[in-house]
Amino acid sequence: MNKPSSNAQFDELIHAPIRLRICASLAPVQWAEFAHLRGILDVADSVLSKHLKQLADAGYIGIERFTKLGRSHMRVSLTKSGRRAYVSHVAALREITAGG
Amino acid sequence: MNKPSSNAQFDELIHAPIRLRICASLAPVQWAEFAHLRGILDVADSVLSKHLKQLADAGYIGIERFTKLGRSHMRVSLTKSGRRAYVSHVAALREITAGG
DNA sequence: TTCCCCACTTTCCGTTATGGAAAGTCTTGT
DNA sequence: ACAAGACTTTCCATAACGGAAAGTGGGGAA
Repeated sequence: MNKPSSNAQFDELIHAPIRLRICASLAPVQWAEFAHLRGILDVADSVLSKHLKQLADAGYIGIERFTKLGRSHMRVSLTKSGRRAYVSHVAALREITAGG
Repeated sequence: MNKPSSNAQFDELIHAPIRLRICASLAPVQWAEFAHLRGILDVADSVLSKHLKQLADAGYIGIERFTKLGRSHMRVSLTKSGRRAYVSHVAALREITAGG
Protein backbone atom coordinates (compact mmCIF):
# COMPACT_ATOMS: atom_id res chain seq x y z
CA MET A 1 0.00 0.00 0.00
CA ASN A 2 1.20 3.42 -0.84
CA LYS A 3 1.96 3.24 -4.50
CA PRO A 4 4.05 6.21 -5.72
CA SER A 5 1.03 7.25 -7.73
CA SER A 6 2.58 6.63 -11.13
CA ASN A 7 4.46 9.81 -12.00
CA ALA A 8 4.00 12.34 -9.26
CA GLN A 9 6.98 14.65 -9.17
CA PHE A 10 7.33 17.76 -7.07
CA ASP A 11 8.79 20.58 -9.14
CA GLU A 12 10.09 23.63 -7.31
CA LEU A 13 10.19 25.74 -10.45
CA ILE A 14 6.49 25.20 -10.95
CA HIS A 15 5.62 25.37 -7.29
CA ALA A 16 6.25 29.09 -6.81
CA PRO A 17 2.84 30.79 -6.53
CA ILE A 18 3.00 32.90 -9.64
CA ARG A 19 4.45 30.19 -11.84
CA LEU A 20 1.98 27.66 -10.53
CA ARG A 21 -0.81 29.98 -11.55
CA ILE A 22 0.76 30.61 -14.92
CA CYS A 23 0.91 26.89 -15.58
CA ALA A 24 -2.58 26.37 -14.24
CA SER A 25 -3.84 29.09 -16.56
CA LEU A 26 -2.15 27.53 -19.52
CA ALA A 27 -3.03 23.93 -18.79
CA PRO A 28 -6.66 24.07 -19.90
CA VAL A 29 -6.13 26.27 -22.95
CA GLN A 30 -4.18 26.20 -26.17
CA TRP A 31 -2.38 29.40 -25.36
CA ALA A 32 -2.74 32.71 -23.58
CA GLU A 33 -1.47 36.18 -24.25
CA PHE A 34 0.93 38.12 -22.07
CA ALA A 35 -1.66 40.77 -21.25
CA HIS A 36 -4.18 38.13 -20.33
CA LEU A 37 -1.79 36.45 -17.91
CA ARG A 38 -0.75 39.75 -16.45
CA GLY A 39 -4.39 40.51 -15.81
CA ILE A 40 -4.97 37.21 -14.10
CA LEU A 41 -1.84 37.37 -12.01
CA ASP A 42 -1.91 41.06 -11.29
CA VAL A 43 1.83 41.61 -11.30
CA ALA A 44 4.16 44.08 -13.00
CA ASP A 45 5.21 43.42 -16.57
CA SER A 46 8.77 42.84 -15.50
CA VAL A 47 7.73 40.22 -12.99
CA LEU A 48 5.59 38.28 -15.41
CA SER A 49 8.27 38.53 -18.05
CA LYS A 50 10.88 37.11 -15.73
CA HIS A 51 8.73 34.22 -14.58
CA LEU A 52 7.86 33.38 -18.16
CA LYS A 53 11.54 33.42 -18.98
CA GLN A 54 12.27 30.94 -16.23
CA LEU A 55 9.57 28.60 -17.50
CA ALA A 56 10.75 29.06 -21.06
CA ASP A 57 14.37 28.40 -20.11
CA ALA A 58 13.24 25.17 -18.52
CA GLY A 59 11.49 24.29 -21.72
CA TYR A 60 8.12 24.30 -20.01
CA ILE A 61 6.48 26.91 -22.16
CA GLY A 62 6.79 28.03 -25.73
CA ILE A 63 6.37 31.59 -26.91
CA GLU A 64 5.17 32.72 -30.29
CA ARG A 65 4.91 36.30 -31.37
CA PHE A 66 2.34 37.70 -33.70
CA THR A 67 0.82 40.97 -34.71
CA LYS A 68 -2.69 42.12 -34.04
CA LEU A 69 -3.95 45.52 -35.10
CA GLY A 70 -0.45 46.70 -35.69
CA ARG A 71 0.80 45.74 -32.26
CA SER A 72 3.02 42.89 -31.30
CA HIS A 73 1.78 40.25 -28.90
CA MET A 74 2.87 36.88 -27.67
CA ARG A 75 1.14 33.60 -27.34
CA VAL A 76 2.34 31.50 -24.43
CA SER A 77 1.65 27.81 -24.30
CA LEU A 78 2.73 24.80 -22.29
CA THR A 79 5.12 22.56 -24.14
CA LYS A 80 4.69 18.84 -23.96
CA SER A 81 7.33 18.55 -21.28
CA GLY A 82 5.87 21.55 -19.51
CA ARG A 83 2.50 19.91 -19.34
CA ARG A 84 4.06 16.68 -18.15
CA ALA A 85 5.93 18.53 -15.42
CA TYR A 86 2.86 20.48 -14.40
CA VAL A 87 0.63 17.42 -14.28
CA SER A 88 3.26 15.54 -12.32
CA HIS A 89 3.60 18.39 -9.90
CA VAL A 90 -0.12 18.61 -9.37
CA ALA A 91 -0.10 14.87 -8.78
CA ALA A 92 2.66 15.35 -6.22
CA LEU A 93 0.64 18.05 -4.50
CA ARG A 94 -2.38 15.81 -4.34
CA GLU A 95 -0.29 13.02 -2.91
CA ILE A 96 1.18 15.29 -0.28
CA THR A 97 -2.17 16.73 0.67
CA ALA A 98 -4.05 13.48 0.34
CA GLY A 99 -4.29 12.78 4.07
CA GLY A 100 -6.34 14.93 6.46
CA MET B 1 -20.71 28.41 -12.37
CA ASN B 2 -17.45 29.07 -10.65
CA LYS B 3 -18.38 29.34 -7.02
CA PRO B 4 -15.49 30.63 -4.87
CA SER B 5 -15.40 27.23 -3.25
CA SER B 6 -16.45 28.40 0.19
CA ASN B 7 -13.23 29.21 2.03
CA ALA B 8 -10.30 28.57 -0.22
CA GLN B 9 -7.42 30.80 0.77
CA PHE B 10 -3.90 30.67 -0.59
CA ASP B 11 -1.37 30.93 2.21
CA GLU B 12 2.24 31.67 1.31
CA LEU B 13 3.52 30.63 4.71
CA ILE B 14 2.06 27.19 4.24
CA HIS B 15 2.86 26.97 0.55
CA ALA B 16 6.63 26.67 0.93
CA PRO B 17 7.55 23.02 0.19
CA ILE B 18 8.87 22.05 3.57
CA ARG B 19 6.12 23.78 5.51
CA LEU B 20 3.48 22.33 3.25
CA ARG B 21 4.82 18.89 3.99
CA ILE B 22 4.98 19.61 7.69
CA CYS B 23 1.33 20.63 7.70
CA ALA B 24 0.37 17.70 5.54
CA SER B 25 2.13 15.37 7.94
CA LEU B 26 0.35 16.87 10.89
CA ALA B 27 -3.09 17.12 9.36
CA PRO B 28 -4.02 13.45 9.63
CA VAL B 29 -2.53 12.84 13.06
CA GLN B 30 -2.91 14.13 16.56
CA TRP B 31 0.72 15.11 16.79
CA ALA B 32 4.18 14.18 15.58
CA GLU B 33 7.61 14.34 17.13
CA PHE B 34 10.50 16.47 15.92
CA ALA B 35 12.60 13.47 15.00
CA HIS B 36 9.73 11.95 13.09
CA LEU B 37 9.24 15.08 11.02
CA ARG B 38 12.94 15.46 10.45
CA GLY B 39 12.99 11.91 9.14
CA ILE B 40 10.10 12.54 6.78
CA LEU B 41 11.45 15.82 5.51
CA ASP B 42 15.09 14.86 5.47
CA VAL B 43 16.46 18.26 6.43
CA ALA B 44 18.93 19.50 9.02
CA ASP B 45 17.72 20.07 12.56
CA SER B 46 18.23 23.78 12.21
CA VAL B 47 16.09 23.93 9.14
CA LEU B 48 13.20 22.01 10.63
CA SER B 49 13.46 24.02 13.82
CA LYS B 50 13.24 27.29 11.92
CA HIS B 51 10.27 26.24 9.85
CA LEU B 52 8.47 25.01 12.93
CA LYS B 53 9.15 28.34 14.56
CA GLN B 54 7.59 30.18 11.65
CA LEU B 55 4.49 28.03 11.83
CA ALA B 56 4.35 28.38 15.59
CA ASP B 57 4.77 32.15 15.40
CA ALA B 58 1.82 32.25 13.04
CA GLY B 59 -0.16 30.25 15.55
CA TYR B 60 -0.50 27.35 13.14
CA ILE B 61 1.11 24.72 15.29
CA GLY B 62 1.44 24.10 18.98
CA ILE B 63 4.43 22.52 20.64
CA GLU B 64 4.47 20.50 23.82
CA ARG B 65 7.55 19.12 25.42
CA PHE B 66 7.75 15.90 27.32
CA THR B 67 10.27 13.39 28.52
CA LYS B 68 10.67 9.86 27.31
CA LEU B 69 13.31 7.53 28.66
CA GLY B 70 15.09 10.42 30.24
CA ARG B 71 15.29 12.43 27.05
CA SER B 72 13.35 15.48 26.08
CA HIS B 73 11.13 15.48 23.04
CA MET B 74 8.49 17.66 21.53
CA ARG B 75 5.06 16.96 20.22
CA VAL B 76 4.01 19.17 17.35
CA SER B 77 0.37 19.53 16.42
CA LEU B 78 -1.77 21.71 14.19
CA THR B 79 -3.77 24.25 16.10
CA LYS B 80 -7.35 24.87 15.16
CA SER B 81 -6.42 27.92 13.13
CA GLY B 82 -3.49 26.06 11.65
CA ARG B 83 -5.78 23.34 10.42
CA ARG B 84 -8.19 25.88 9.05
CA ALA B 85 -5.40 27.65 7.20
CA TYR B 86 -4.02 24.39 5.87
CA VAL B 87 -7.38 23.13 4.70
CA SER B 88 -8.11 26.47 3.08
CA HIS B 89 -4.79 26.47 1.36
CA VAL B 90 -5.30 22.98 0.03
CA ALA B 91 -8.70 24.11 -1.21
CA ALA B 92 -7.03 27.04 -2.93
CA LEU B 93 -4.53 24.71 -4.56
CA ARG B 94 -7.29 22.49 -5.81
CA GLU B 95 -9.12 25.47 -7.18
CA ILE B 96 -6.04 26.73 -8.95
CA THR B 97 -5.21 23.34 -10.37
CA ALA B 98 -8.78 22.36 -11.09
CA GLY B 99 -8.61 22.98 -14.82
CA GLY B 100 -6.42 20.92 -17.19
C1' DT C 1 27.58 18.91 42.38
C1' DT C 2 29.76 18.83 38.27
C1' DC C 3 29.95 16.85 33.81
C1' DC C 4 28.07 14.82 29.79
C1' DC C 5 24.43 14.12 26.39
C1' DC C 6 20.67 14.65 23.92
C1' DA C 7 17.32 17.42 21.60
C1' DC C 8 16.56 21.09 19.94
C1' DT C 9 17.71 26.66 18.99
C1' DT C 10 20.26 30.46 17.30
C1' DT C 11 23.69 32.53 14.97
C1' DC C 12 26.54 33.10 11.06
C1' DC C 13 27.22 32.99 6.24
C1' DG C 14 26.75 32.50 1.54
C1' DT C 15 23.37 31.88 -2.17
C1' DT C 16 19.20 32.38 -4.48
C1' DA C 17 14.59 34.24 -5.13
C1' DT C 18 11.36 38.12 -5.53
C1' DG C 19 9.22 42.19 -6.73
C1' DG C 20 8.94 46.67 -8.80
C1' DA C 21 10.66 50.91 -11.02
C1' DA C 22 13.15 52.53 -14.68
C1' DA C 23 15.62 52.18 -18.72
C1' DG C 24 16.31 49.54 -22.99
C1' DT C 25 14.98 46.84 -27.29
C1' DC C 26 12.13 45.82 -31.23
C1' DT C 27 8.57 46.23 -34.34
C1' DT C 28 5.30 48.79 -36.75
C1' DG C 29 2.19 52.67 -37.82
C1' DT C 30 2.43 57.77 -39.11
C1' DA D 1 12.75 59.80 -38.83
C1' DC D 2 9.71 59.55 -34.82
C1' DA D 3 6.29 57.87 -31.68
C1' DA D 4 4.06 54.19 -29.36
C1' DG D 5 3.11 49.76 -27.75
C1' DA D 6 4.67 45.38 -25.82
C1' DC D 7 7.60 43.26 -23.73
C1' DT D 8 12.91 42.73 -21.64
C1' DT D 9 16.72 43.80 -18.81
C1' DT D 10 18.96 46.15 -15.48
C1' DC D 11 19.28 48.00 -10.97
C1' DC D 12 18.15 47.68 -6.23
C1' DA D 13 16.50 46.42 -2.03
C1' DT D 14 14.46 42.69 0.56
C1' DA D 15 13.36 38.43 2.06
C1' DA D 16 13.91 33.40 1.86
C1' DC D 17 16.65 29.23 2.24
C1' DG D 18 19.78 25.87 3.74
C1' DG D 19 23.38 24.04 6.48
C1' DA D 20 27.34 24.13 9.66
C1' DA D 21 28.57 25.44 14.01
C1' DA D 22 27.97 27.25 18.35
C1' DG D 23 24.59 27.80 22.16
C1' DT D 24 20.70 26.35 25.60
C1' DG D 25 18.28 23.55 28.85
C1' DG D 26 16.99 19.62 31.21
C1' DG D 27 18.06 15.06 32.88
C1' DG D 28 21.09 11.26 34.15
C1' DA D 29 25.73 9.65 35.56
C1' DA D 30 29.69 9.86 38.39
